[in-house]
Amino acid sequence: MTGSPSPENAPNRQEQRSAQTRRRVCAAAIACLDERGYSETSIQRVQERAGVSRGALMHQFATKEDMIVETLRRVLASTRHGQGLAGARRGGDGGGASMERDLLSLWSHLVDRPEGRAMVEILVAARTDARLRAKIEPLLRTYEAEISQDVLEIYESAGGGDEDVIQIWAICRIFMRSLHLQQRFDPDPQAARAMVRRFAELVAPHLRRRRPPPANGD
Amino acid sequence: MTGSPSPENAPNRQEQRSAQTRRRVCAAAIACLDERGYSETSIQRVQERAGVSRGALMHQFATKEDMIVETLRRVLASTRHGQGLAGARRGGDGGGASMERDLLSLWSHLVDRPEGRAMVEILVAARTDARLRAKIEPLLRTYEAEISQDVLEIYESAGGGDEDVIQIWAICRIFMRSLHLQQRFDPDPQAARAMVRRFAELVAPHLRRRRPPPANGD
DNA sequence: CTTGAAACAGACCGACTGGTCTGTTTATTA
DNA sequence: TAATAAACAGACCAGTCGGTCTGTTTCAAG
Repeated sequence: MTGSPSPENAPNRQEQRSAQTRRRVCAAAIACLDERGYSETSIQRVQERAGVSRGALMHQFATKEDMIVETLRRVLASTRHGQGLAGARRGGDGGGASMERDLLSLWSHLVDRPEGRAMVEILVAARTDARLRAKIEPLLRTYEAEISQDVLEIYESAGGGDEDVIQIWAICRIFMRSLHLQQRFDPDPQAARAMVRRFAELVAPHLRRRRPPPANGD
Repeated sequence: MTGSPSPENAPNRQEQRSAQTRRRVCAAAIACLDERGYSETSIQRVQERAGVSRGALMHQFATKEDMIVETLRRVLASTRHGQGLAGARRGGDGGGASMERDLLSLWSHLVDRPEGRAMVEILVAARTDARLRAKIEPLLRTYEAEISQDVLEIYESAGGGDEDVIQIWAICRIFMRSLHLQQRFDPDPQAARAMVRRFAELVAPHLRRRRPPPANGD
């Protein structure tokens, strides 16, 4: 009908198709990693779940490794920009209880999610797969550097310097990562949250906010 | 020569052969899980590494699952009876520094070992494999109950009751488990130990020994 | 339109998987 | 000793894996 194509559509229809395929594939990969684990996340299963042909998938990702790496890249990006520390920023009172909220928020909005579980699957696979590890290492370095910067804007150490804040935060991440496993084997579904809460109590005295968080009704 | 067979050998040669085959297979499985990961721990690789024929392996373990379950059973048993908390018991001064030694000993003698890494591989696999999970769940329950009992003999909570001791110890185990991954991606090989040390400082104030440990030169 | 490349579709391949099955050897027992 | 079963050996199987390859469709540019 209208003879004028929208200025955005004209020059990049192919790019958009590629982008959508890649998006679908990575989303399917995340779900598959979460539900089936790394080794059961086969190319075939992912392409079926993504509603994409094998040819399309293999055109976008030459190897399974490439697919996994891009998936991890998206997980890390969403982890940072999504609810990230922004969720934690809306803490309560600036004291110890705030720290507890931050960690609980981190747990339920980031770690205890398909993306968080997918990430652990990739990390575990990379432990024994040197090729994959080499490919994801730079991603992880960048990610950790960014996270450290974010954390340093919010917290300071009660005793040591900035390095101590980073180390303590690393301890928090490491702890929460493997809480998934415990959760799967624990009959009490609330046990994980309780564990996070107790853990927060151990850590809270060693970190404090640089400035009190903005007022907040929740 | 001697016409009298030793009283032990006569009645159970077959049992001994079986036992040796199972021992070899599980040892090979641990090494393979550690070095290759769960999905690359194929029956073929394990039997080659164990120096055992496929027929022998499949005769002792009807399925790969059975092999893995028995391997985990042995890992848990060695974890408990081996250096277990006995190593931790030989701590120093009964104060905070003792706790640090206990955790460092646990890390280097138990967790940061082929057996410890193999255990994590099995747990991760079981997260997304309901059949495997169902088979190892009772093992883990028993194991955790035993560990809890051991820990309660040594430590008491600074504030709460026995349940708090158990929960804190669970937090310690969960943390150390996924320290493997961090270690693989960290350029500094000493970073893991440093992290354990810092972690111990966070936890130490919340646990104290019931009785001072025996005197000890190391 | 024509042309060339990007995006996609799906048949196909050798390698390897967990598991089965048919023998053969070794140990136990009557 | 003969007989029975346990332990072992290894060929074999259907199914799946990651990856390749040959077409076909869709798009961008002349």
